[in-house]
Amino acid sequence: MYDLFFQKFREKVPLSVEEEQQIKSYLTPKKLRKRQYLLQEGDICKTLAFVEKGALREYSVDNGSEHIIQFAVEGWTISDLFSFLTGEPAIYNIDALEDSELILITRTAHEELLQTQPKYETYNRVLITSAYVALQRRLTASISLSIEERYTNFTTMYPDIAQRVPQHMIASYLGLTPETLSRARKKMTTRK
Amino acid sequence: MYDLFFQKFREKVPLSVEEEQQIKSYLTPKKLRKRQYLLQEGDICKTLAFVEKGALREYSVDNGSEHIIQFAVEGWTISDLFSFLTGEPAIYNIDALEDSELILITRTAHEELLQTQPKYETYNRVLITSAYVALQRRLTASISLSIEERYTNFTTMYPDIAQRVPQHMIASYLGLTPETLSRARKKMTTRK
DNA sequence: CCGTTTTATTGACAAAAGTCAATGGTTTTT
DNA sequence: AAAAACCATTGACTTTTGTCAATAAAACGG
Repeated sequence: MYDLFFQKFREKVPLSVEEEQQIKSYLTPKKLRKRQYLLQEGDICKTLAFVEKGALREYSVDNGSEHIIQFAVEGWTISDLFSFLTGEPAIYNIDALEDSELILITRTAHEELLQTQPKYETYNRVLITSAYVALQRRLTASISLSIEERYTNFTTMYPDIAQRVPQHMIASYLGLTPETLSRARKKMTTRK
Repeated sequence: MYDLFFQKFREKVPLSVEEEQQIKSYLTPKKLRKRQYLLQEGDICKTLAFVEKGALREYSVDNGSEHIIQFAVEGWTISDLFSFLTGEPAIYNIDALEDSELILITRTAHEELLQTQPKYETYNRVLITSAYVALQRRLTASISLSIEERYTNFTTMYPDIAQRVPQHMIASYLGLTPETLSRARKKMTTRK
């Protein structure tokens, strides 16, 4: 159940068996059915969620239309970090796109681990740093690339997600309507 | 010269005088004239730069047009983090919008500090975490808000920057042409 | 100072993207 | 197996944004 979590952890920071056991004692497994919410806008985000299996999305809703800001598949962590850290109400929703298995870390667990387990802090720092870099690249893409480029960028970066997720959600992730993405794809195939 | 740096540091993580001295020994001051580059696309980004005084921008250029991805004024840190961490060539340029005074941390200094000074690691983690949260909010705004909302958002979030920086750079930061921003502003004032 | 450069605005027009509605093909549910 | 829900595509049309060009004001540098 915790295999992937510790595999990913060790890729970033090596761990002894004892350390692994100590950290494991802070983790909670959770299963989520397709379409179930992990978090709803307005609630306080109580946990970080690591995806052992399945796929989730994080999105905001603004007068009726959804804007996906992140996908998470196996090996990824998802949360409304701002809400998690500050205790303010979440501005995002998170729900499952497939039946999923998660590993949850509550805020108190997170804080105790930061205090008591230096390797957890290091892991956390490395994790958030690469998330930041990825997000910065994504923002650059969204500001400077054409729709076609953004789409190809996405499919080559995350071929896995591109296959598992309906196209209109990718459109939403890219900040487009489904129609516009459909037409962009058509243009791409007729020319290529 | 290092006042603001340690003030910001202590806001996040308290420091003893000795710790401050130890960290200080890893820092290098640098002055930059207006329009001077701190980093050019293609070069390796050698440092993190904390802004003690002045203002800088980070931007990418793609066939002729510039896209500003970040501003940094007093108290902010700026860098091409990906290039800094991996040693790959930078995809961004950084230059000074005003005469500026910076505090630089080289990659080796950064790594030694991470190893030897737990509080530096904590500071770093907290810093990058809030940078991540801010970036996520910005991305959400850029995907889900109208131009008017994005602009008001920016000016209320960073009134200081909005005043110091020419309008066409704000347009670039928001992913717009200067003309479009100018017209959006006009619409806002006539209605309000 | 005075000339040059930068900056913001505006107009006319073109291109890009969104909206609405319809269709046909899937998948899901019962 | 049939009905319902979901999904991708397409067409006609509207709205939004970009492009190019001109102008005037402001800032800057010698």
